[in-house]
Amino acid sequence: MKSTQLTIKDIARSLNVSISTVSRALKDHPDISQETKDLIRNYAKKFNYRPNVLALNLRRQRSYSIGLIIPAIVHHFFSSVISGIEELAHKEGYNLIICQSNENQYREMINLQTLIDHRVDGILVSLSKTTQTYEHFNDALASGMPIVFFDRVSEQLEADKVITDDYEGGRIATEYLINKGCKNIVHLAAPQNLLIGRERRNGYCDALRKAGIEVREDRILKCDTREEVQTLRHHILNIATEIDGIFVVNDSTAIAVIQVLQQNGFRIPEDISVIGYGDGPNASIIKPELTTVVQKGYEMGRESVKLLLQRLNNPAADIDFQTKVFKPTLKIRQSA
Amino acid sequence: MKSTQLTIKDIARSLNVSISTVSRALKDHPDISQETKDLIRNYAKKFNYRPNVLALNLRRQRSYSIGLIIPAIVHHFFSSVISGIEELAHKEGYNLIICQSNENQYREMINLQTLIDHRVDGILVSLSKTTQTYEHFNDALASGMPIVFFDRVSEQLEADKVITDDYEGGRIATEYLINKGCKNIVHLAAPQNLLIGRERRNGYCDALRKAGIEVREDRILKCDTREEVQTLRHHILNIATEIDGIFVVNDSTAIAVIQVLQQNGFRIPEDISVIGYGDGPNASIIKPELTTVVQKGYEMGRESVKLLLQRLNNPAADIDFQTKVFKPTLKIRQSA
DNA sequence: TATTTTTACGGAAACGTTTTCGCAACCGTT
DNA sequence: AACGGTTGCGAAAACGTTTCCGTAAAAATA
Repeated sequence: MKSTQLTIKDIARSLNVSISTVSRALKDHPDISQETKDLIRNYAKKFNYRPNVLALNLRRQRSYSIGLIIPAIVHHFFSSVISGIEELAHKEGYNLIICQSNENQYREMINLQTLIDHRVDGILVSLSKTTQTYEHFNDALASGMPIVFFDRVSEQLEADKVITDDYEGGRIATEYLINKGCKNIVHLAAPQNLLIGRERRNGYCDALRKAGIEVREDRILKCDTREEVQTLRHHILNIATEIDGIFVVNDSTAIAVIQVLQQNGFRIPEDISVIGYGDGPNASIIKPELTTVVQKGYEMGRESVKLLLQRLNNPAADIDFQTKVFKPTLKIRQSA
Repeated sequence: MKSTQLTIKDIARSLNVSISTVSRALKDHPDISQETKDLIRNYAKKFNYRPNVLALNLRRQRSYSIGLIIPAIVHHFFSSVISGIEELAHKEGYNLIICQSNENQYREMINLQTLIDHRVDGILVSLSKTTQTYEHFNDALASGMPIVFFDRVSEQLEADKVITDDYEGGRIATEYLINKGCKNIVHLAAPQNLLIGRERRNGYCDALRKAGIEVREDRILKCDTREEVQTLRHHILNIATEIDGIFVVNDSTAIAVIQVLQQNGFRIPEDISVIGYGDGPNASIIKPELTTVVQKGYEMGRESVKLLLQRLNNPAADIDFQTKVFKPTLKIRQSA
């Protein structure tokens, strides 16, 4: 926009009225007569006046935008969350500033500072895998910045949260395997500093115990990416002969495992049943189609914005922190 | 941020210097003595002074942010583009405001206006499928807003562009099928108002002609989503017996086609070879693994930002519009 | 007619910066 | 002793709004 935009001041000068009159006319203030209003509004429309948001933001000391810190955009779950967030945020007149942490705590801290500097009205966060300390967020919260955490949250943070009941997810997946007759079930787990990692694991463990099956530490492997499946390839194949079920912490890892097993002559689900987590589009592409825990990204995104909006619209602020929990369900296909 | 932030004015008052001195000290202006600088900077650091970006933006009449209008976030190609954009933009000190058009021209126009209102420094756009007129963009361009179009572009827009050579993509895919011995090749095409739709189709047609194969209009179907595959299911199965190859405009549609064909007893690639477009993660999950044209989303995102930055850093602005073309390659797997 | 109330508008401060201009005080030269 | 240059800082305008306060004229009331 080189050709400098029309301002309220220009209109005032052209129409021989004061700046305040123009401002009020445009917002339909009762103090202005109908004819003056018409005059000004017609002029504004004719010359396509658009208020300068930069000035507005400074004036009202807020930006009408919300920030998002997300580990990585290129994962179906996260991109569907973003989609839900964008949808509702824009509808409510906020725009969205996106930062990705790339699973890096330092980047996450930079992102947070950037967003604060930009005076976003609120922030949505899903924690990075490497985040071990939470002071940065606690400081921001203490200073009054509304923050809603979603999916990857921490108990060390008192704030609004939107999660799926990951314990339940781990439990129903494992119970399903048990009911199918599996006795030796491996869990490929997320890092245990992540609450979702611990919860899913706990759900898995409790389901085993409840069924009277011993929980063996050597049946729980930290493995939550395709790459790690390759790294652990030999180990996985070694134990493959002794097991009959695997509960994997996400779909793409589950798919990688299935592929490795199939390449080595194991039949899914006849020899080994596999359950994933997420229910992304890949789940129905792999053969056998993947049985998996469904996680509603789009809805979680919307719900996060809703919670945030609730704070923004009630700056009175003594509402208790809320945690919105989505109940996971099992999408049964063929792999288990 | 309720507890109102420290300002330059506060510092000035506390230290008994003028506002201008504080401002200059913080930016290391030579007019200020070293001791005054130290005094002020230490104070600023101690009390964690952070410049108010809202005020800065108003002052410099720009927002140091770039806007993105994208048809949908939840597609692997687009989300990888976003990832590339975010990466470079943040590194260069810009932040990213994301709007999705949901393949809707009206939404696209609203998005554009929003971004202009926010005085973004530049805009990145991939056109929606339904966009038929381009005045909104041409107006913005005429007013001096730097815009870079990527992937989904139009010849009716004179601006910087980042594309893959889609004609070439269509050509190499089709030629590969021909070389494999296919004689009856169907093309599942994107909407023809999209340049990428026409280009891929033209590449397909020319490859056929060059091989002396007749181009038949009834062998070209508008079909570029999973849903459309279901709609056209019967038609596809009807012609399936007469054909031996399909060139599909994107991966997910290709995968849907493969699934439909397989369910009805056709063997891929023995009976019918299939080639997709995009090379997303799904391509190596489907069995047979999908042969497909690779499209580098992340790199295209980065390149778009580069082009935009080039404009922003040379507001002199008489650089000719550039079009950066990525050469597509064929990733050969099993489906063809 | 005199007084109060209402109507319709203008002036100016404020939001937090940057930057132009001006000006003392000091320095070194002649 | 007078002059020109430098050093170090402050005042104030500007960016485009909103809004508090004030006020003249018109209308309503007494």
